[in-house]
Amino acid sequence: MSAPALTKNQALVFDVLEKADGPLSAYTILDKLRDHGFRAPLQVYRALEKLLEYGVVHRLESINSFVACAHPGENCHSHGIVAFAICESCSQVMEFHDHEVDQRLMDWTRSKKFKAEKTTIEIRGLCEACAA
Amino acid sequence: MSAPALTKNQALVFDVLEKADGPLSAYTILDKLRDHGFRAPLQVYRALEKLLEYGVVHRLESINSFVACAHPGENCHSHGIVAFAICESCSQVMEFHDHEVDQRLMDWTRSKKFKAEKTTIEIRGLCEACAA
DNA sequence: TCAATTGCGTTATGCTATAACGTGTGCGAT
DNA sequence: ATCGCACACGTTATAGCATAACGCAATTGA
Repeated sequence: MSAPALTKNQALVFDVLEKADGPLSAYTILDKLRDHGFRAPLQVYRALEKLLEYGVVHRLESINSFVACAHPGENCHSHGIVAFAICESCSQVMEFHDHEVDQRLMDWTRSKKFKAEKTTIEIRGLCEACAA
Repeated sequence: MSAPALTKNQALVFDVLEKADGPLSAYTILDKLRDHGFRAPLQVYRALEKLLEYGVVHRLESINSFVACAHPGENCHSHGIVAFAICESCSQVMEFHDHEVDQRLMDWTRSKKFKAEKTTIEIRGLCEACAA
């Protein structure tokens, strides 16, 4: 599932996300790309679908937004579960990985014979700067 | 933050969620309560807001749905982080708590001086029965 | 009694996401 | 070569999720 060359639309969407300093909603991305010919949400969603598949973009379920992966060049899917800390004030996102957490969750799923497909870990709160 | 007596609408919404065998969207709840006089989404959302606050209902961020807490009578907020395993086939939800996971995430947030307000852990996949 | 709070009902609106249709392009198999 | 297939793309329409803003009624406590 590594990333092949991106199509034009995929590259445009990825570029917007990479240059953004925080997560963006699909419609925000759409607005930013109107000058590049984007007219409809599907253009964004279809690109996002692929970018998510390639592991270069993450979806933040709790805020219906998307963010470029913090590991440019690498395939994030190989890092285990991805966790996010999302500042509700400045909307900065920190991405991290904790193998111990992965292990505990995998232990649980194995004990329940639950076949995990996609795991979401999102911590919402205030970053150091905003909490002060 | 323990639960005071529920108002009529809150009780109706909670009842629907408790009797359901899986998570429900706000609009599904609305449909189930039309016979009881519910007409608008806000009636559901306002009740849900309180039920979430009281800790007797959980919101599943990844599927925009709501589910009654698996610990009737107790205050779920005192159990630490709540995690969910959601079967994408039969939509059964398993709720669990893992102190070790809590600890690891808290260690991370403390090390980053991130003030966590609300943490989401949701595992989507197939339950034992559906994976067979 | 007055003010503040809380719940409720209604209308309208905004945000998020996908269905369904059709077009064009590249590419391998026959 | 051309047929068939897969895939990206564009467009319109619609479905699904959530809240803003208004007003009213009941409760409570100073």
